[in-house]
Amino acid sequence: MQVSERMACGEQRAPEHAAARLEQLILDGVLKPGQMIPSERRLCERLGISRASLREGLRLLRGKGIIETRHGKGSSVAQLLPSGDISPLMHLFRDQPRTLYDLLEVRALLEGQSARLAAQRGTPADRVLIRRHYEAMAACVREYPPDFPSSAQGDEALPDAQQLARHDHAFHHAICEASHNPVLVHTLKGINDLLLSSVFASLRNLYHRPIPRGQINAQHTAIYRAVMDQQPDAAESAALDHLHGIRDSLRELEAEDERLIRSAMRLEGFE
Amino acid sequence: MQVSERMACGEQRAPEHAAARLEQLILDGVLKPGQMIPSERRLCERLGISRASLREGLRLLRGKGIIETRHGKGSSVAQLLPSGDISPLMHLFRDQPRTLYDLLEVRALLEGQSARLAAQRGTPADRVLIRRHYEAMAACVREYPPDFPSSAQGDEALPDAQQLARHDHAFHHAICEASHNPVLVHTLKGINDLLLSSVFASLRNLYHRPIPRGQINAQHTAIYRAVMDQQPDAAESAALDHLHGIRDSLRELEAEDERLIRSAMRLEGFE
DNA sequence: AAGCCACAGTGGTCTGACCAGACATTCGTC
DNA sequence: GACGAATGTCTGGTCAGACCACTGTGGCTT
Repeated sequence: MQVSERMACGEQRAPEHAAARLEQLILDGVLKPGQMIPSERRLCERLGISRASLREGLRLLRGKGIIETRHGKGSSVAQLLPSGDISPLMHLFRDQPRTLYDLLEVRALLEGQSARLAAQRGTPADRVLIRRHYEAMAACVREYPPDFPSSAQGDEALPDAQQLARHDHAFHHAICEASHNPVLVHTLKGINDLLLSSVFASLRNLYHRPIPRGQINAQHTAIYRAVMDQQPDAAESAALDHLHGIRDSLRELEAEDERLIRSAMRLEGFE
Repeated sequence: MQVSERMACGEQRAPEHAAARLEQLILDGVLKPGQMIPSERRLCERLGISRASLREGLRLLRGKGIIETRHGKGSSVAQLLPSGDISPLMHLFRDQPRTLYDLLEVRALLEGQSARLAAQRGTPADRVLIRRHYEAMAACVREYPPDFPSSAQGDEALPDAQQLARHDHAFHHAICEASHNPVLVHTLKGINDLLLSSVFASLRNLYHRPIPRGQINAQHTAIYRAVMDQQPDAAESAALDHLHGIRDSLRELEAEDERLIRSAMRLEGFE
């Protein structure tokens, strides 16, 4: 009975079908690297196939290195990003401060397109996620003491800044995923990892200064509204403004005190 | 009972063990390419495992392209081709045909920006290199027989097509390097590797058809002139036209005969 | 001789069961 | 009360047997 229905969806056998289904979930970002996937018994129930067929599909994915399985625990999506440590190019980028602006240039390009596509293709579900992250970020911003830059330093201020950075990152990521282009998501993630792990840490300093921070918040709002209102052109230009603003702020900061950046470059953090 | 005995041969589970056993038989020449392998029922009996486990092992081999199976007939050893190992991410992208267009979308974005920046920032030295590759490519195109698509097939036509593809690739690469953004070069290279190693192989078919090829040549010329004349806007739009043209041609081809692409996807090649 | 059809063999799938590892809970002892 | 052992329940790993769908063949009918 179950066979006749599945025959409609092409030549694919049940195991391949299941594997493809899971692959798609991974590409779409529903299942993220490191995350556990549902148990076999739950999965085969949800996919409407037997556990034997599902297991063949899982075996296929495991053979490709897409998932990892441990007896008694379950299966998880493998870390399949080559951004880890492979490329010697990464070291090169990290140690060359001048590539900071090259990174920002490419990131601006990708973020711009992300925002455009998100406004164009985003589903209601995407917008729910984007809204959630945006509001979390906004709430985090409001909690900052007005006299923040002078009131505290280092240990006290850091947790808030890092949390804000996380929300910031999640917001941009949600927009990128709303573009429904897994390749774009992956590429942008690679660029951001590069920025995050090294040079871009310096941007954390921007949060310690009142003026650029207000600017950044305003830009985030502009992106948010354009995406939610499904206005591709406005979304793209807002994203470009945002990234160009960051770049300009960084340039000013650099001109003002180059040593500040050079030291910050060695720290962790984000935006 | 069967488990305790197998535990002696390492961590290997039953399916992997069976797969390894068959691989060894193939490597030893006991099972030769094209030859039918014993039926599942016979095999699982001889290996002392259940049919379910054996089938997972066979599925593994099938995923690697080592064996081929046809419903009602049986399994046979595939014609083994020396293919390098590919990353999990590539498996993911390769097996999801829809990501072809996602890849092209991102590539269009990056190539567009490359061309723009090349026109904007390119030095005379860059232009010398671009010119060299463009002319090599043009010379290669002129050598094609006018009635090419019908005159030769496969073995005869392939060398020219691959050489043209190499020049094509070098031309685009030279333009990207003229952007003087190492990050852009690196990112675009990543995308192109992905396309080259898997899905994009199908595009080779475009060279076998007269109309799209002429279109592609004209687009290459447009990009070349805009970059050499240092006209950023024209360069970007020419590059975008080029990539969109490729995308559209591919869509038509796909609509025309989807099986052609699916089979070509398994071969090596470029543009 | 040509065409049809039943049959046997093959892969494809499902079902239900049991085994083994990992983990949280609970219970009993100290 | 604290700690360790027994227990229960989740997970993946495996098995046995059954049925379905496809393929090729050989004998049968026409």
